Amino acid sequence: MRIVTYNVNGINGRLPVLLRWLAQTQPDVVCLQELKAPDEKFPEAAIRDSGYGAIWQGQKSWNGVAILARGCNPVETRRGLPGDPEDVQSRYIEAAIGGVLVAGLYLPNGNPRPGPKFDYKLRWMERLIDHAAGLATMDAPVVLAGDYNVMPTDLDVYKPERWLDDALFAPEVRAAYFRLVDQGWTDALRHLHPGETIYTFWDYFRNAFARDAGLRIDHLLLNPAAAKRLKAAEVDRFVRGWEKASDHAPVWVQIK
DNA sequence: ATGCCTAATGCAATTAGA
Repeated sequence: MRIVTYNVNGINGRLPVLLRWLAQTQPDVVCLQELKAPDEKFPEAAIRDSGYGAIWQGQKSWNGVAILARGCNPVETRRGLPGDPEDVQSRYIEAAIGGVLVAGLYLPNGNPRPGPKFDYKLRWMERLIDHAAGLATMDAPVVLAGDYNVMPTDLDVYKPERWLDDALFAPEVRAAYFRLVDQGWTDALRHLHPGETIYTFWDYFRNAFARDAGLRIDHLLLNPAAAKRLKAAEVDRFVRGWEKASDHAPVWVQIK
C-alpha cells in the first residue's frame, strides 16, 4: 500500500495537476492539505471519476484537508483534533483504510514569531502530541501524514542559519516535534535516507525550485506496527516542475 | 526590513502562505 501526503495549495486551482498525478502514479491513499475551498466546492465528482473515494473537511479561503482512497471509501474515524472546541480551522482528518489508520494533518505555519499565530501553532502541537500518544501504541499500523510546517534538523533546510527565528525552525517548535517523534514514531523518509538532502517544498519566490532552495516540511510518521512494514519512502519531485504546480511536492511511503 | 510569486476572494487590493 502506497500512502502519500500532498499539500495542493488550492484544490480547485490545482485540479488538472492533481488528476494528472493521480492517473500517472496511482497511489492507494492520498492525504491532501490546503484545499482552500469550502465543503461544497470540493471536486468530488472529478475525484470519484479518477477512481478514488474521498472524505474532506473544507474551509473557505484557507486550510482544508482530505483523504482519498483508490477503489474504496475511507472510513472516517475523526475530524478535528480534540482539546479545543473553539478551534474552527480545518486541519485534521483521520480514517481507516485497508487495515491502516491514516491521519492527514496540516500543522499551523505559525509566523510571525512571536505572536498569536505562533502561540496557536504551539498549542496545536500539544493537542497533536496528546492525541498521537494513543495512536503510537496501537497494534494496528498508523501513519500520521501531512504538512507539519517543521524542518526537524539543519539537513532539512537549504540555509539553516537564515531560518533560526522562523516559526518553521524555531527551537521550541523543533523540540515539540521531537517530543512527538519520541513517542515511538518513525520519520519514514529520513529513516530510509539518512544524511541525504531531501526537500518537499520550494517557494514560488526567487526561482527557488531551479536553485533547489527548499525545505523538508511534509512528513509521514509511522507507529511501530507500520514501521515494521515500511518498504520505501520517496518524494515525487518531478511534480513540482510541472506547469501550475503547487509549491509542495507529494511525499509517499510504501508499506507491505 | 521588504519584495520577489501564487491562490482565494471578488473584481481592487488584501490576506496568507513558508
